[in-house]
Amino acid sequence: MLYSDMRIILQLLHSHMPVVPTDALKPRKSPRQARSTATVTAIHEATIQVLLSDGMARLTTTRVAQRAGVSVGTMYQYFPHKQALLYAVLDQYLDEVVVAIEEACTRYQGARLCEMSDGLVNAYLNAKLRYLPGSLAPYTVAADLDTARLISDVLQRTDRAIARLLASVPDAGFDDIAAVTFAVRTLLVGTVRASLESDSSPAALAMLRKQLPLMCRAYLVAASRGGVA
Amino acid sequence: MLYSDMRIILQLLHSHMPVVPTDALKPRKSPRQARSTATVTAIHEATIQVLLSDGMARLTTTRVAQRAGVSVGTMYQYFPHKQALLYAVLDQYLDEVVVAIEEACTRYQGARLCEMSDGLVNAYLNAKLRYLPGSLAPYTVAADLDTARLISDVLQRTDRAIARLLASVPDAGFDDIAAVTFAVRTLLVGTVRASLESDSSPAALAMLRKQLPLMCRAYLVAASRGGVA
DNA sequence: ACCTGAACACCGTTCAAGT
DNA sequence: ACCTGAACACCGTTCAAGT
Repeated sequence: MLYSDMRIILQLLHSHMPVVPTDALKPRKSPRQARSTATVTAIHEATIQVLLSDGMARLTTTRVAQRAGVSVGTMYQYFPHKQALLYAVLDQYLDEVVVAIEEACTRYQGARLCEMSDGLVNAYLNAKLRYLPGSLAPYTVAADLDTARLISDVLQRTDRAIARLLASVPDAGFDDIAAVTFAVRTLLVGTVRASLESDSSPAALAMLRKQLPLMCRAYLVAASRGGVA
Repeated sequence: MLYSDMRIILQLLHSHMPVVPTDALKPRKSPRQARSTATVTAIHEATIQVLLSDGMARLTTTRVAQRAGVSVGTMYQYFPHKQALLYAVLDQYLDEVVVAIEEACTRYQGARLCEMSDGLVNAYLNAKLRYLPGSLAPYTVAADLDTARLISDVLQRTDRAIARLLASVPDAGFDDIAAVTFAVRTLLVGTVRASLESDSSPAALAMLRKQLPLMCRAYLVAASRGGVA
């Protein structure tokens, strides 16, 4: 088959991709007693441990259960399937990052263009690298899940915060705030990921920390109506 | 290398993320007769078909073999494991994209900053979107493989082409070409991926096509020594 | 030289039986 | 309520037997 045929096939079968509806990824039932609450957190932490020590490819349900000190059956009482384990971990991680972005956007509300650009970039970099410097674990986890809804929620919150920040800049105005918001968010998320995946050495991180603020500032200045005052 | 050696290596590598050494991902043996050449291409194309019609999660070895019209045993004669199937598909796809970048870098050799920036960005966008507009298939494939070496090779070729292009710009100079090359490459790869993953609708693609050239140009102007002549 | 497909090992998931 | 772990279905991989 030629690659040119792939487009048609792709469009015809576009709806096949989501394997598991997002709703089904949440914990199966809420714990009602102290004992089971401890079980749930133990499973949650065991997932993180196995993920970091053994890697995504060797993360099996029995291994997580063993690490958590429970049987597989117990695990399935609270998490409907393996994906739910990972979903919970990713959910928590993404929330931390989004909160960091929202806080930065609030802190730099009304700040001048260059200052707020650097503040936003550094806040994102710090959040991404705080606990897992150079770790690709979140990306490998996300790749195995149907994260459409989760990611969509996260991006909506992020975009709302960034748009409000951009609108508050005193020394610049933007004709199309939605487009600039999209560009800035894509720039942050994309470059950090691409950078980490290609090379997560300290030297590469240093490059990223130096060049990304430059990229963001330069773009914002170029995109602002009539340049910076 | 004998396959029995690989199994030992696999078990020795028990403690780290890369599950399979990249060398082992290539086809197991070269076909010596016309019949088996046809078999290999049939398997290769069947992998693409199953990937696009059923998605990564439902791509099984038996399904690919069935689609290719051969038995599983035959498949394993040419591809040492499932990952090798996907590796071959990804390898071909990435090569197409890299060639497109290299061609663009040659074409815009000696062109002025803005012209060459736009040329490079558009060449990358066209290559990524030519056959699979908005498709995430390459990313989902890559996520399941140990692609360290493959990606490393691709990035090396890309960086060499971009660095040569940057050095040839007549109306601007760069103090640290390596850093700017890293930044431009990361910007291209990262933003396109992040954009596609968040929203692959025509509207989002249009935004990307408009904002990415702006980002790249603005960054290059800002990074050039003493500004554009 | 190339192909076949039953057999094996392993993993995700369930459920009857326990406290 | 909560937990257990043998049992089941499915998938990646192999190998003795075929042409």
